[in-house]
Amino acid sequence: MQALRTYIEHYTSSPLSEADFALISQAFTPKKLRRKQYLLQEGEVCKYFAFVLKGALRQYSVDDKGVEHIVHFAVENWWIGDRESFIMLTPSRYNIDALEEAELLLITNAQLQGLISTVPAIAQMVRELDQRNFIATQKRLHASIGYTAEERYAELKQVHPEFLQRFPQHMLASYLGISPETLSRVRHKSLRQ
Amino acid sequence: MQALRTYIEHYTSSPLSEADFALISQAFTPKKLRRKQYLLQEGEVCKYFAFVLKGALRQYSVDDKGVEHIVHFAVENWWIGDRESFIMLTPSRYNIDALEEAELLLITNAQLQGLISTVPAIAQMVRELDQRNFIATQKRLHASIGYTAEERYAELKQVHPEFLQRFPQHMLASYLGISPETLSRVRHKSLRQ
DNA sequence: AAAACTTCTTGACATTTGTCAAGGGAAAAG
DNA sequence: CTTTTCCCTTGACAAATGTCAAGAAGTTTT
Repeated sequence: MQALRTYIEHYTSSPLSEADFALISQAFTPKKLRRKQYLLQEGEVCKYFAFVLKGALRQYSVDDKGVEHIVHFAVENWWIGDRESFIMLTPSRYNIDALEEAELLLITNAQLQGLISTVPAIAQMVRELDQRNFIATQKRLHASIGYTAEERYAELKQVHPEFLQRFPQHMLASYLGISPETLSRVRHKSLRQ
Repeated sequence: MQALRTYIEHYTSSPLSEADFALISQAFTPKKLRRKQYLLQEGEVCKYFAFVLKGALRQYSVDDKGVEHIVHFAVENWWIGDRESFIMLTPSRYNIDALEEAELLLITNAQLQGLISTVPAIAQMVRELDQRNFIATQKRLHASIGYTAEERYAELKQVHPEFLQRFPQHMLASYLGISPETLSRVRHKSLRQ
């Protein structure tokens, strides 16, 4: 829970009052996940958004051919959840599961809306988070539209070098939107140059 | 200006007070653009976010080879601007220009932040807008990672059929991240099937 | 320790998409 | 009205990426 407090204060650049922190603490529910355990399965409504205290998760869809397409990874101090389903209460097209043992803090949309309206620091954090999120997603979109597989891998290596160590290559390939074989060849090629 | 009022009330599902509307009116500056006129050029800081009353604009980057990559179109009742540059005050990598004669309402970040803290309806609108925006961008990302050129065109046709009429094909191709020739062939193919 | 999975690599080949070049027709500019 | 520019299409070919199949380590499970 201390991790979350530090995280929020990081956004607001001023310490949280004890009263606010108490409100925040009450809103979140701790949850542990084992490796491969689902936080969300396709077809369910995403009832919780999760803050990651420990471990790693992925969000992905499965197409008609059974191929997984990873749209998001989350590690320590990241958030994960299907925004669309969370907000609109529609069934999700995504699965979210743990790649490693994970410890999470869960919050429902109702509780989050409550916090937003009672704790200004949270409102600000959510706004900034949304903005960063949007910028990051737009950058990825831009990359995936304008760059080759090789350039996208190079960008990933630069922006999230820790991912390369932490996740299996075929998942990075899925995240980049290329086949595992192509990624393997791109890496092989980049070693020589 | 009435269009903006209707637009905001659409989000908040309750009428704006005259006082609030007066505040909002003051914050925005009207601006007209001719066809091909820039609202933003690469290297500049994006000082204004624009609400489109009339006309159409595009946001795009230009790569080393001089190829344009369109990341966003905006028509009536849409917003356009480079969020990253607008928020962080960094030089933008994008250009924004008018595809048709356009009438806009401009707002600076300082003015927008002011409105957000004084007019709750605006705060809510911005929050919802950010969410929708994020969801839409994530969908596009998902499509561009997981689908073929053909499937992405089909999706565009379904989600924004008006774009197909309004924008030249080579710009739609750029928006989809494929070459104009490939789009031409995809369309030809889909006629027969 | 053995068995069963998972992960990564590599080769051969197929498919998709891009590039270059040319031409025709529509729209805008003069 | 004529000229110029823009836009779309098509063909031939090249490049990038995907698919399938096999095998070698490495991990996890039993």
